[in-house]
Amino acid sequence: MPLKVYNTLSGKKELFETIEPGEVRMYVCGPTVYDSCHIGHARSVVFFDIVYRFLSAVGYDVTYIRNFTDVDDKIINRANQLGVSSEDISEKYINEFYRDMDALNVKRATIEPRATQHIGDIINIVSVLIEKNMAYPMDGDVYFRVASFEGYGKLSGRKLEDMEAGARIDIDERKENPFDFALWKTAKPGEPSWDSPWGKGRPGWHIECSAMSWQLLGESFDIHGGGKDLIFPHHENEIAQSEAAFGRQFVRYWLHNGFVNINSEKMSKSLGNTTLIKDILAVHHPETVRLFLLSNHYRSPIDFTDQSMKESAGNLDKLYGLLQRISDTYGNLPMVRLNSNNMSRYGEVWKEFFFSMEDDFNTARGLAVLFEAVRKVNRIMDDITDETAFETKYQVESIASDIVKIANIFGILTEIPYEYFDRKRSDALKSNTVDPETIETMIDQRTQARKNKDFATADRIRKELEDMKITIEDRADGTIWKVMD
RNA sequence: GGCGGCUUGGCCAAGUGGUAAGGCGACGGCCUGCAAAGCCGUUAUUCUCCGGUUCAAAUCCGGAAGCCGCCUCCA
Repeated sequence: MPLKVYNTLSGKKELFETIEPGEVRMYVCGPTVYDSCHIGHARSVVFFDIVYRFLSAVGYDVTYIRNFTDVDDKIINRANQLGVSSEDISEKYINEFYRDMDALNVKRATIEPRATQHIGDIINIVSVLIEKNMAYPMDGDVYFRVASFEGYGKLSGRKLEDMEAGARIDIDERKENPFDFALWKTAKPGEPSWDSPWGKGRPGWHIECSAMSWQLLGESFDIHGGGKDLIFPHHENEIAQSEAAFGRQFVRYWLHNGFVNINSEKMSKSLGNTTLIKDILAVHHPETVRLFLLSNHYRSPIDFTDQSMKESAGNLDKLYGLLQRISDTYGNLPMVRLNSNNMSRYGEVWKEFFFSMEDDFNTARGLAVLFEAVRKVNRIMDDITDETAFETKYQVESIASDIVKIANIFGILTEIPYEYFDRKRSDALKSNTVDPETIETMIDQRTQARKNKDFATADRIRKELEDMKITIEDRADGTIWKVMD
């Protein structure tokens, strides 16, 4: 079971070996809660959700920490603009985060701490760093002394000397080195503040993650994740703080997900193309969003476009279509229990999926395995005869069971197929002026015409329905209809 | 200026030195009264280009071109 992960620290795929056998301690940077979550947040949160699900499913005991940074310049600015307190802002956006991520079927982490709950731990670390002479107080602020940490730059591959040349940084003459960063900031009037040995103040940006991970996972742990943008300076500074304070390796494996582009453009507020999760969910099924996010390798950029979403939506239909077909044929879905440690109960499809996922969480390849399985089941069911009925049921159940296990990792196919299609149809009807009763009546008329072999009338009615953006399918047990995309 | 990444069929996209997954689209077929859905088949002798290593390269090395990201708040 050789799981390999790409480690930003080494720039290579490495064999995954945990500090404690069978246990994974994992910390992922959550949002700074000053604004609504966009599709980029969704990518990071959904990806690490899948890492969490996968590691748990293959038998690890996973402690997963995902934090909220709820004290920060951006939150304070926002609060001042709106004339409310910082807590009002952070509470509002924490609630929004949960609403979005719950909708996306993201599992809650083991612990979801907030920076403001760990002020004491932050002060402790800062004090240790000052004692070790690796940080210095200055007019109520405390700065980390970058030059005192030998490994500074090892994550992002930067050298202090190289950076100084062209870097755009505000020159603060009080700092010993322009790259020294604030561990503690003295409070300005009206800002949230806490008592500290250096006076009233609040934490700097990076220190909260060092404090929370230390407190909840220990001085050294297995996985630290986040978006690529956090590599520098955030994660570089975390390493500096934590390793300087504790004198040992902070994190074994650093995982960073790539960005989401919008129609091939970088998503940014200046371009005005920041795409919020809640806006996407108003149009797309949450599982469509997950399927879309899984369709590329997590470290590559992914392009959010109408076409890519349409494809993912079609693929989701295909998956639910199979589940419905199985359910229509056999009455119920295979009962699946995701109880790991017993690989013998997993079929070939799961094994293929596992090989894909253990290679640096290759979800795109895992998706290919899933679709191959779907096609295989459809093929089997196309070919059912009386003689093969018993045998094929066993085959279908076996493969379908793997499909559902895979879906559990991907966090999709959580609905009853009938309800999925029903809801999809009623959602589509909201933007359509046609009422269902008219459709049903027309379908009845067409069914009657077909019974009478009056195919001209039958085809005319279908044409009329198509003009109303309604498509129909004649099935063994009757005619069903859908709203066209 | 420094650092990093990417370039695979009409489009999206995997690819672990051994002879190109998967999805969408298109075309042909099976099924169907006709459709739809599903299935089958065809769609890359070739992986931006030029060299090199090797029995063997999309995969390794060197170079060129194009695109992109980070270095400033950012998932």
